[in-house]
Amino acid sequence: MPHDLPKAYEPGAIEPRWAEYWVHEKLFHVELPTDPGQPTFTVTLPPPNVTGNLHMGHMLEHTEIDIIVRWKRMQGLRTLWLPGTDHAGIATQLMVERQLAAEGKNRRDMGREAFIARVWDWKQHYGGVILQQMKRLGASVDWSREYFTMDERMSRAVREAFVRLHEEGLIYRGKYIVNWCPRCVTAVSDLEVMHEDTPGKIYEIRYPVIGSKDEYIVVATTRPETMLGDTAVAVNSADERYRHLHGKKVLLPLMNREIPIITDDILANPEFGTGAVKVTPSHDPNDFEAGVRNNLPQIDVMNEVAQMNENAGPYKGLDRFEARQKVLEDLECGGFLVGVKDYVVPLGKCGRCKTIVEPRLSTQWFVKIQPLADRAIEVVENGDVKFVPENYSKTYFEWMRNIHDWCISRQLWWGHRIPAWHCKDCPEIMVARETPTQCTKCGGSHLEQDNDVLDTWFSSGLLPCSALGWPDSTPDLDAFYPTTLLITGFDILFFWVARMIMMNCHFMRGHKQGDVPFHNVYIHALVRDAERQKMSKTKGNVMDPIEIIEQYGTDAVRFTLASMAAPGTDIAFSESRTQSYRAFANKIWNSARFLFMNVERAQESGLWSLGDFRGLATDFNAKGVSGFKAETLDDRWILSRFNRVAQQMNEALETYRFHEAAHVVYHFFWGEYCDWYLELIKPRLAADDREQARIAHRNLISIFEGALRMLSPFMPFITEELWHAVYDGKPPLKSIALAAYPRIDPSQVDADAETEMAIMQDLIEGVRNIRAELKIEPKQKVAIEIFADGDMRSLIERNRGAVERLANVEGITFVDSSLSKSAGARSTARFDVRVLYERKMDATAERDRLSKELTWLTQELTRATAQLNNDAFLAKAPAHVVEGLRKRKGEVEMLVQKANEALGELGA
RNA sequence: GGGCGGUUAGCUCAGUUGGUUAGAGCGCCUGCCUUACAAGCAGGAGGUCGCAGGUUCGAGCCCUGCACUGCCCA
Repeated sequence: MPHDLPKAYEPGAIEPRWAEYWVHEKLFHVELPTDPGQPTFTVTLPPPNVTGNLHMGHMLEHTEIDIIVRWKRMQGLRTLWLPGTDHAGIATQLMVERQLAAEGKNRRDMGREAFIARVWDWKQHYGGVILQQMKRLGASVDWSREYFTMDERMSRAVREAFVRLHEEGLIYRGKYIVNWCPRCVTAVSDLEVMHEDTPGKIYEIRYPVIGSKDEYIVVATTRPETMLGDTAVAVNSADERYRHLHGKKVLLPLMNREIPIITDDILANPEFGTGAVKVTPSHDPNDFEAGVRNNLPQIDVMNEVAQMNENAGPYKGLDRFEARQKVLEDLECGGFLVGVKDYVVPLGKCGRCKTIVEPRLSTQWFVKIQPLADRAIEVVENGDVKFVPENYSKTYFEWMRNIHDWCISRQLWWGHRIPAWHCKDCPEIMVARETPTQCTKCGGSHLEQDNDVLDTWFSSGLLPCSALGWPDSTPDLDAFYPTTLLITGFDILFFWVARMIMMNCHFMRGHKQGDVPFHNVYIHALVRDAERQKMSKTKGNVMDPIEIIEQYGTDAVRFTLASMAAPGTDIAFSESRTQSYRAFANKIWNSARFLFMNVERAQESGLWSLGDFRGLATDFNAKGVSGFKAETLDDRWILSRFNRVAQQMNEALETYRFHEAAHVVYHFFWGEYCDWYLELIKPRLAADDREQARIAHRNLISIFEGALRMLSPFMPFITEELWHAVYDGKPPLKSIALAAYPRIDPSQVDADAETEMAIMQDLIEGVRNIRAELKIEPKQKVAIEIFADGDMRSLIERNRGAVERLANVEGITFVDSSLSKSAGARSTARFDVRVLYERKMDATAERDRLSKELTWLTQELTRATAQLNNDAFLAKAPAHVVEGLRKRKGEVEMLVQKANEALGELGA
């Protein structure tokens, strides 16, 4: 492989190539285990809607999953990331209906079959955009296992689940109040209703009491049009104001219907309003319950699109809001309207189309949820399923413990049709796995399948077991169930996560590896814009990840998201961060250019060949760095740092601290490897001593190659490209993604080297600082004097070259007395250093600097002294803290003295 | 109404069980095209950790109250 890399990193030139390579080579296809001992790691992709396009939320989710999955794979686990898409009932149907509307058609004219065929058509053409985009992003999923929730086998799972639940008495059909969207013309679940506090009015209406002159009961309502369906007025039995009216009736205004005054202590609260409430069993869930308790008739006054029906008398045909106006006018005319007040109404809107939902009495299918919820609570309580951040378990419990039966039928065409058949000859309804031909009750053959389809979440709730082959006992199910981890957003915690736990625990009960669908749930954050605003189409602040990627490269975008992904904190996506991570990629790129430049030179002179390099990439039991010979302080230091960083990476990823891992690897690569190690090793690469030069080359490559592996889960593209180059195009594995993730070798950690290196860095930075203040030309070499004790002296002696090179120094002299009084000097606790230069420092600036430092040091000294004189501190604080403070106090005392001397010299 | 979270540098955010000098990126200022990198290098400025109390030898971190702010549920 040619190593003449372009000077600037061009992600666009390499990313599509690798993305394609990974898919083409089936790199992430997982074979079934032959060795049952090998641990598996399985993640289900939250299936994107077929209707969707990739947005920043997906990008974050997929980045996080991919990082974890790549990391686990590199740790040698049998790692499966299972992709698929969701048929998304309402959303998809809407999409196709819109398309039809543009052609002047509608689904009712087409008929059900033709419409569904059309949706499939649409799905083939436009569906799965997100999965295509995921390929471009390099998501390391197993494409051979891709599913679609309407696939034949997934449909079979859905049907099986429905029938079983029905057999167990956990699915029932009945007429209840449900949330109804008059625009979508279907029931929607509680979760799909968005509550919004909206300024509105509350109307007070008086209902004349029959058989009593001038007596009224005043009721209040925010929805006056529903009074047309009132079948009672309720008061609290303890309410003295109405005691004399018990058993009497009122005349419902406008409808002139006599309705009873009933006592219902649940519905009527004496503290609230007049204490009397109208009861409309067909249009309010609480009234519905009251109606059942009190045997009231149910009068439905609206049709399926929320227009008034024949039960609404003269209001028939009006839309519900027109009817409201008309009812109010008529009440006013009749003198029934006694008050109108401002009121904040918690309006429920359809989550899909924002239409105000209508509580509607209708026949629907329900899941009796409590038995499923009980187990779902238990598995989180006992830790079989853990949430991160842990706080979400609280939210989960809260919802689970107040759960309502789940309305699973939808009046849509696109979805899993309910496997129930109605006999036309008798009232029998048959629920069956296979389409029945005969009524089991009357023997009739006029059967019609239920018109409704299932809530989309009913099928996705079966994931992951259904995606692994349930209800069959497949090898996949054996090998990969329960899955290990789920990474998803909090917005579908109830919709999906909770339901997966309930349904999987139910159907997988008794599974040899446990019933829960996954053991860990990591809830990721929301991606906001740079101003912390939620991204939304209406605000126009949505960012297209693909556009950003084209601009900065996938790796940079991934790294941006990872570096900001602190658990539990929303991400304010800022492009300036992405820019800086593109710069990071460029830095890596150029450090590679430097390396290859040297390697090529070495190859030409026969000193070294890339073919000789064999790292630890294929050894999953290896620790630390191989082929590394720590000759010098910088060798010992970088080796130690590499090992520590490897450990930090593994620890951070283990707890989903993506931001920390990103920061650690960034700092290591740029701030340590590039800024220091690379600079320090330069002379050794060109050393006359061929053996030394060879070692330097090998060390450099070893660290670089290891660092690539360390970084790879975050930046898979650039690391893949450079890793292949490191092996001269003949890598030991098809991909860095299959190589081993670095692990700490404690024997390669060298605390002394790290301390010594820190001192050398201090010294070099000190000299650079003085040079800057003396405004010495960067190219100008200077001589320095150093005052230090014997150990320090010998350390500096040994690393004299580093100081000379990195601080541009020529000539180091050791002196026997403090330099604090000298001009152009810096004092630290370990050494004084002085730059010999004729130009004077800016005395005023120097004085300012020193006074500031002195103030600060004096404060610290006062604090430290007070603490060390405090017996309680000495008695209670741990020894290492006391010892540390004592040592620090000594240093500060010395620094104070030196600063004072320097100030004195300046003539303060 | 119930519940959860946030408030740390100009901006966006870290800060793991309380412990010696609170960090990063961007932005800002100064100087450099130093043969890997100007998407770079070197140096620098910038914070009474929302406010008020409390616990503790010790608080950005624990407790109480307040202010502002975001989200979820009903």
